Amino acid sequence: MGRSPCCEKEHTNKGAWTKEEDERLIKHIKIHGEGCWRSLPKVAGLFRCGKSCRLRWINYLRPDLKRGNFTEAEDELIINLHSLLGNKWSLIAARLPGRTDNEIKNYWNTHIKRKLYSRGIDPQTHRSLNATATTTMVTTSNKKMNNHNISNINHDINNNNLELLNGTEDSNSSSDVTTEELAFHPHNQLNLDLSIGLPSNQPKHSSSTVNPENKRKLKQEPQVVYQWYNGNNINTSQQQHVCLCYGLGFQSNNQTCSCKTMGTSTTTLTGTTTTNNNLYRIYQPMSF
DNA sequence: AATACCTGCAACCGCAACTGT
DNA sequence: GACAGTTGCGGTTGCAGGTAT
Repeated sequence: MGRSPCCEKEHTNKGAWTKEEDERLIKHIKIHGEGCWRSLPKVAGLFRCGKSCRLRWINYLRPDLKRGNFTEAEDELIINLHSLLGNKWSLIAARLPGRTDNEIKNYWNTHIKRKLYSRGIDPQTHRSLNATATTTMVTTSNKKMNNHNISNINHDINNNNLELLNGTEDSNSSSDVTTEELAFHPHNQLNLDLSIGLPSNQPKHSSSTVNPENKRKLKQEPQVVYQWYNGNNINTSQQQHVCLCYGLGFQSNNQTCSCKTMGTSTTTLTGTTTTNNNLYRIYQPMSF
């Protein structure tokens, strides 16, 4: 039995939205709020697929959207986030208020890629184009040795940590492993963990004020956030670096990187170190 | 002026994840 | 646990407008 279609194709409009349709959608959401996208078109009197309504609202009609050109700072932030997260546009968009995943995706494909090429940087790997050309990529090995998917995101909201067990088959991901990196590690069962923590002063969601819809969203949405470091200490002062902690460990031990414990094991801002459990940690501070 | 080609972006599609029963 | 329904994500497409020939 195949999946049921998301809507009746025969009775739905497609293509560009008209002003009237936009107004109907805005009016409906103003009254009823977001959600129930499947039933929304019927209730709102729109001959559109629910998915189409959702997309239109999220990408173009939401009042909090920032229109206009991307700033240089936004460019750099996108590049940095992409080097971390790969093509996880929704995660990247979460760090750019007023920007949507679709907008960022398009901007990446049309502008930033070109910009990086002009800098001699491979937009997929974020390495120098020369290095990329001369380095043998062993993505197939990477695929085999790591069955985790990026969806195995282990939320630890209480600890303000987000662990991305990065093993997606997405060739666009920035997690390609080079032969050098494999040689660096004595075992092939390499796992690449990326831990990104909440800013320590990030206001936490109050469960008492979360309605069921938002609660559901909270559960679903990976809260991509950063733990701000200033030297060894967690610090939320204005002089901030992003501490990107990659735990290159074994798949079997499921070890995750903890920024909190890292502070005690390193004395420098950059570099690599090993820990008790054969876990390699690389610190890549950046400033924006 | 007409046509071809290029570019940017809005929208669509298929799939995976999530939720409720 | 199985299944069906819903939502969200990322890749891709198609079209409008701009530019080159």
